[in-house]
Amino acid sequence: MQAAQPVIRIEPFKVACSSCNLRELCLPLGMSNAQMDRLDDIVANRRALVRGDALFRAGDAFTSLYAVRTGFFKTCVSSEDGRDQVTGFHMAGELMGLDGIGTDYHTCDAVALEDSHVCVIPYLQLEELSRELSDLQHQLHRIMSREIVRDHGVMLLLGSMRAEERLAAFLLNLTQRLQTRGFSSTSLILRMTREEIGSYLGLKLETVSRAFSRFQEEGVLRVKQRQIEVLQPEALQRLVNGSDC
Amino acid sequence: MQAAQPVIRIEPFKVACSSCNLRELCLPLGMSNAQMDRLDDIVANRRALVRGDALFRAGDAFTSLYAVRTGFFKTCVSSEDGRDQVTGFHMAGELMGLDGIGTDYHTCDAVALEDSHVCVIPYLQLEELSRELSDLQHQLHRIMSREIVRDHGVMLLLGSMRAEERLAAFLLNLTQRLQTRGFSSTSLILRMTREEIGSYLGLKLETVSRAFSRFQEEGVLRVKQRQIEVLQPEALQRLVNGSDC
DNA sequence: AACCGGTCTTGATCCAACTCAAGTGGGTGC
DNA sequence: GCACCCACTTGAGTTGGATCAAGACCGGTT
Repeated sequence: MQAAQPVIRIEPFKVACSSCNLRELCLPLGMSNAQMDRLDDIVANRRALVRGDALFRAGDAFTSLYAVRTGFFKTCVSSEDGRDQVTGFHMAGELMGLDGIGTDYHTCDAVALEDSHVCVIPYLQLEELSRELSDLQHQLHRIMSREIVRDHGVMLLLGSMRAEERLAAFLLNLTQRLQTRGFSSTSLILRMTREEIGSYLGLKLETVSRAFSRFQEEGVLRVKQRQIEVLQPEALQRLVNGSDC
Repeated sequence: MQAAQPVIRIEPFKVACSSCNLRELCLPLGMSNAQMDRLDDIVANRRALVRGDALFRAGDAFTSLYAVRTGFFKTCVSSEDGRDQVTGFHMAGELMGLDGIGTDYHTCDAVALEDSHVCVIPYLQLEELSRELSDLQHQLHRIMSREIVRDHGVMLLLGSMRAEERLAAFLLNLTQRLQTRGFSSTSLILRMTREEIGSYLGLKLETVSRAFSRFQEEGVLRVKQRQIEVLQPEALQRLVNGSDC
């Protein structure tokens, strides 16, 4: 992705929070430059992952939160038996690892779906700093709260929507988040397999595939493998809003 | 809501955190008596609800968190169309209202399923105090994190379990939480309807009813309306662990 | 260029849960 | 004591998504 390989490969992508283009999406939101510098002091460490790498796994000791700088992740939980559930997809500016705070170890896996970079935020230092900086404290709380609200939305989806409605909601959510990050809201490349989408949506991969085909037949999407064009966003919206009732 | 009652009736059930029998389950966990007294200063207000009352509704301004002192609640979200999803059931010692932090208004309804009492915890004061008391800060974070982990567990349930497995997981969860509070782990009275259970589990009420009947036939439960006896907890556990695979 | 593995599509069949419908039981108010 | 309502149970028929299976596509490798 990034060419320019200088000799010192330690922090090839070190970027201060205050000059990071994600600061309005990420933990520093609402903080002054002076405050961001304090945050920068503790976010000294970055980590690069290649596709397929696990950032952490269920059972790993919890030490840090991670902010996605570039790339794309999934998080998934599994029960004792083989059951597996993708609990979320995470893109630039989003925080991962919140699951570990409650138990001091992680309860889910976080896996890079493409080559990625994350900022490592040592948790104890973050707690300490957020006692000093109320803006930081507040933003951390907001992020955790929004994660809870997001999860409630997924429950609603899993508990009460039919297959095509789920896929529509998923696509709308993705395009909205991409748009927030300055990407097109009508053209996107999926970073995950049909099976991973299915796991997230509580469906089998065949069902996801059929729903994609159906949307294509109806002219709602153009689907070419993982390349998706949204031709009729309103149609997706209508499905989610359950206009058929 | 609170209509200027006579002077005496303000705190009919005021109990200091430090002498509350729920302190080991609730926000004060891990705090010293002196710290709890500080918390008590801001948790000055209690609220009584009768069955069916809403503690808050989606859209209400967010001002406070609420700790259940006695009684039982459900929280539920609904989408623009009529879709409705119970996102959780809440009993003594549990915190409600975390959904409001991220947006300054509530995103779900909290409704009392029996006559209940809650402690009102003004949020801004809590944030302020938790900047001073790191134990309080940490406990608040743990509670939010556990809520996220709990939600992931529900997603796993909704995304990958079959009806009887869902009901088994639900019953085990309930009995475990009741046991933690000193109640029997084998005998319980459901405070919610079959429809509410179904909504939580992503099932229709008839399916819940059938699953109960089936468990009774198999000798796993004795079911008499909302009075449940768990005769074979291991059988429920086996179902959840998917021993049939 | 041919091969290979993983991913995706599509078809045919099956089944768990939904829907619709009828009937039961318990609690409440008159 | 009776009527009514709501919650629950149970049965019969339907269906959406799962399962099983075959084949297509695509990227990477030799």
